[in-house]
Amino acid sequence: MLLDPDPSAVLCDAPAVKQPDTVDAAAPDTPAYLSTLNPEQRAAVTHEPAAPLLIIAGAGSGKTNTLAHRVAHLVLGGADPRRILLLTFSRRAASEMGRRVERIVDQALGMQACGAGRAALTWSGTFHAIGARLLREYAETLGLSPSFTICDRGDAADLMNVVRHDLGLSAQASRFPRKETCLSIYSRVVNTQAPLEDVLKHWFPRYAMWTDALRGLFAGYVQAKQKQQVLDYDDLLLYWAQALAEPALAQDMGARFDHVLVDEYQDTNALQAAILLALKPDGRGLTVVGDDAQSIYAFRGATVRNILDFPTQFTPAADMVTLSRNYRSTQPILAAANAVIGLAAERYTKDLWSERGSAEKPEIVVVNDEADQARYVVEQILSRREAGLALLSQAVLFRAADHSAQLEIELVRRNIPFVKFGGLKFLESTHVKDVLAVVRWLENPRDRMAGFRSLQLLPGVGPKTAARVLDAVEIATEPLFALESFEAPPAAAEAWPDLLALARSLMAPAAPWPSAFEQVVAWYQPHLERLHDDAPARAADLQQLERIAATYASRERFLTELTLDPPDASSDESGVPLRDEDYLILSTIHSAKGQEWKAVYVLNAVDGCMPSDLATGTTEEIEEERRLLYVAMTRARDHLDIVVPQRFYVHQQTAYGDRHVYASRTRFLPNRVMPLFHSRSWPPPPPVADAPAKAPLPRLDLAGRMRDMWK
DNA sequence: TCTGGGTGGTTTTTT
DNA sequence: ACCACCCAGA
Repeated sequence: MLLDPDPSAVLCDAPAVKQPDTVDAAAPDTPAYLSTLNPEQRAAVTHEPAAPLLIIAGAGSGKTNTLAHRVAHLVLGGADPRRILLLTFSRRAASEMGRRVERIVDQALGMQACGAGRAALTWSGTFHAIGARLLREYAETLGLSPSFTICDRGDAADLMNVVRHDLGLSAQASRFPRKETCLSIYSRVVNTQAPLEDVLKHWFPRYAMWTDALRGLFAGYVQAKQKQQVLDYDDLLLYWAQALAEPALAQDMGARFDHVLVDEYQDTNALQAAILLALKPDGRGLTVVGDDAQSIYAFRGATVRNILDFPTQFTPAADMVTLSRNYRSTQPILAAANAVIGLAAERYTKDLWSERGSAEKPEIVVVNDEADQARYVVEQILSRREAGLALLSQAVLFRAADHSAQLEIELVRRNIPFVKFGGLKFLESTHVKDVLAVVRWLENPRDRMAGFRSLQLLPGVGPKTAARVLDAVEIATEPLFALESFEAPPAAAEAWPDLLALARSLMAPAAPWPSAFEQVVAWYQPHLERLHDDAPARAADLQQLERIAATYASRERFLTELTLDPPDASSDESGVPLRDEDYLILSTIHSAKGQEWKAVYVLNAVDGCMPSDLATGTTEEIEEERRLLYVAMTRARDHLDIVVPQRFYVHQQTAYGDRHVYASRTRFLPNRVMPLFHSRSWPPPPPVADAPAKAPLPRLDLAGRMRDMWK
């Protein structure tokens, strides 16, 4: 039997599959490494790669495990792991998959007593990461600079802002969309491959009047990026797809990979589907896995059509395998989750089933307000820990990152360590962005945004001076020379030489890494102290970043990979819990994708939070919110608590007082599904006991004492 | 040309 | 509560 050291491996807790399957009888030569799989999983794993394959994998159905086994099966059958392309949704998923494949292969080979090599997947990562890598490799052919930098969402928005400003769109009588909104519109157009008019009409109706202005803005944005040799996230897909539109290139790139496998296919967009089809037009060697019930990224342009239309894109049509047996949750949790998704307007996957019986129904807990919600969750977590459930096997999930604010306060107060996923990343904090901008600018002096930010760190340098410096750099053949011959304004004279020294050091060819990073941090230190009151805390962040930087082989890899794979937990930066410590997980539902815990708490299951007030514009949006609740519920193995606070304090206008609104249970949990839950309110009503009579307290003349203080 | 303060409009989820 | 814009003063 396989010894599985990974507690999260789905099959561990499925006693039924540990027994030899009856179907095995038909195939006595089934290799040992396939014996832990159920018949559907095995069908998916051993499916002949000649025809394309679609695996519809319900929540907790052993999807990752099945995909890993399929890759391992291919490798064991002689496929070259360097010619397998594995596209995942997140970097974390990619490395997890890589680990599992290696383990399965190693174990299988060990059993056959031939300790050959390992199955190191060289091409596994997100669409964006793989795109970046291929674009760099093909840069010459594509007319790109191989040293292009990748800008994250914040930088892209800043660049959009500059163009928006240059075009005079910021000073319009009627309000023009803000930079983030502009970028969202642009991104949606690119990722959905839809005309701007349609995107505006459907998703941003209030900005439809700006169609022409936006078109001009986007044209300027594209030009600005090209001039600076900068690609944004969308470009990584767009350039890749455009390159593949050229048959010779598609042929060349496609021929590098014998097998292409895609995870979380329900969350891919039109552009990603186009890339896939161009790489493998006949579908040979193509496998995609997904679950339409878990599609939660439509806001990013993902479309469930990709997975639905997949089979018919090929002739002959792709084969399909459905995994509907759930190994994760107890039957009552599954029944409730099925009921929730059963109310969806349309869906395609079957109900999940499980053999994990339990008498415990999921709970719906009604509490007074968010403060009580925090207290309830903490009480419950602690009592489960008392009962032997480590903090690490419990998680609190919520719709928006700030929904956990009250809970975080309570956790800190009670000294409970936690790590939060989702929400503001520390890469987005000012000081980290400052330092990274300097590193990026000195790596690619044409990166105007990075330069613009870096230069304005100097006292006495504002937008005008920064622009003049950047203009000089732009027309110069030798950027360093342009900097050295630039005459700094008197106000900046003091800080200028240090910047020059730093530039000289970092622009030198083969500047050593990571010491270059340390130099930047050292240079930044005085500016940090000048600009921020809380400099020590921020300096600690930078030290943490120094440590992270040291783990990358080169400056270029650091910049690329940090942008594509930012440290996502907010403990990564403060470095709080150590690896062997026990801590609680807080996570947005989006960031909880693909994970599971023994106990799950879902916060704010009220209309306005779920669905979010901001996502009730169209029925598609509301349906996506419903799937979000479904995803949250199906993360739970044994215990599921859904909390419904009744009152929300309005902290928007008046700073004082207790203006509040009453919320009602989310529309996704109507009365018809309530029998599947156990509902109660918390705290339980206090026993009505008469308070014992107290001795009267002495009266004090406080007012008199106050007056006496000044006598 | 840079910086700081006042005002009015917007507010999610992420590679 | 936060951000972007505008204007006044240095």
